[in-house]
Amino acid sequence: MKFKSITGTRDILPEEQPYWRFIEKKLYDITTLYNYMRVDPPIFEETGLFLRGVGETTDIVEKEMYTFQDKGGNSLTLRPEFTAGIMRLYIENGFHTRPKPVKLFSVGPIFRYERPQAGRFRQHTQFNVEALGELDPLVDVEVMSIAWQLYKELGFSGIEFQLNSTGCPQCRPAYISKLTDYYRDHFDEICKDCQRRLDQNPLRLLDCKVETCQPFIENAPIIGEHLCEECQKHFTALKTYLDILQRPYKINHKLVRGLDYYTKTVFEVWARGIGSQSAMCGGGRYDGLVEQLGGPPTPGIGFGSGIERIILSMKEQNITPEPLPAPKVYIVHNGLEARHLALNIVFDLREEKIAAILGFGDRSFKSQLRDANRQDADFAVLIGEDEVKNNILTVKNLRTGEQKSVAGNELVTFF
RNA sequence: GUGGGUGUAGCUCAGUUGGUUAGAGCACCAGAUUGUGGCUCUGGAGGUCACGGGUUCAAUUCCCGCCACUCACCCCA
Repeated sequence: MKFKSITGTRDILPEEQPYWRFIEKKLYDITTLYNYMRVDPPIFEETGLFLRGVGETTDIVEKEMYTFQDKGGNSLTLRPEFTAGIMRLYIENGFHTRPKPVKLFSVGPIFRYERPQAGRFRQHTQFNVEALGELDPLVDVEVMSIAWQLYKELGFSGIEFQLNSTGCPQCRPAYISKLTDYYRDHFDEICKDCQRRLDQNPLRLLDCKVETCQPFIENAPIIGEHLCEECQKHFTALKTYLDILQRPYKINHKLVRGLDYYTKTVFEVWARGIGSQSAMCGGGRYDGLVEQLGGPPTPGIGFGSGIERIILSMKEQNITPEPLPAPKVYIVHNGLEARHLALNIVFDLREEKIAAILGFGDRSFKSQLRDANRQDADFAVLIGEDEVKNNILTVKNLRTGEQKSVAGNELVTFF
């Protein structure tokens, strides 16, 4: 029987690891700079948490969750996003007693049962940031700036936010009824998907890609013109702060997000090279979510960024991460006594924190040296009969071809 | 869930207008005066031509099914 990786999952091979290390290092550095604390909720939670947190009518809940029953008969779900789990963590651990805002980040796998395609997988990895307990739009800018600085330091140019406000429970219902009234007048002219959206997810009407629907989108009522005073004020302040910091953004009236919990600010960062997907990062404010999950009223804002999409986009823009360090020394040996000596040497070097590889098997000098070259070692230490007899080692610089004799007890200090 | 494309060596791909030993490049292993890599040359190993069925004297090639991969829609990081 031959086993294969599951549809929509992939192996991260050594060749791709430099990207991961590079990105991980950057996001640890940046979250430290901004004073965000790492939390790691479990990968699975009670199914009900996501039903309530993400929204029962969202696509994620309706058709994309990896839900299963454990042996105790509980319905569990592999997390399809981070936020709900973080909210649970916040409530369960009494984080509302900590100084506000509570600033958190997480990194880890996310699972959604979708048809895989370019830039989309059933298991992907997200970098997730949340700031809880503060309504001030200054927090919105700070959270957005984490994404901004990350992408900048990774080497991206031309980063720009797509920005919108989707209102709040005060003003959104009125807007939605305006929008649906407008669309009902054109019901026979819009595409099938839009006819369905009209009932199930009206905001998404604005996101339709079908050619014939575009004119209706252009003429649809704009949410920005229907915000309540508080949302309007928040949005204006946010834009001012973004201007001050010179973070490029584009107001996108059509930007809506698929999860139910968003209020006020929503934003995305778009990238090329990720197939027909556009967002490398998506997030927004969710001021009612903690309360909805049984916690105290707590505003919050956050985003998720897909690491796989970042990597795809880096490749598309020819951004190369710094390479992982190559091994320094390769120990080539021939003969039983040489083998015993080599064994000691390789571990001595490693104890001194010098990266060393030992040739294995009964292979010729030639074969071992070829291996040393292939593994990109800087030096080869050659140990054969002569070296054993005289307790002198031959050290060859594999970059220059230069060769030197070094006394056995001086080897460690040689490097 | 829906639609298009593709499945031949570890990887990237040729190829067979149906014919019995299925090819290349890269990678791998070994050798080119016996203890010296990278370049070059020579040789070697490696494939149930995704899987199942059908047509045929004969199928990797044609037909059907199935699975997988892939791209796109829905939706999303």
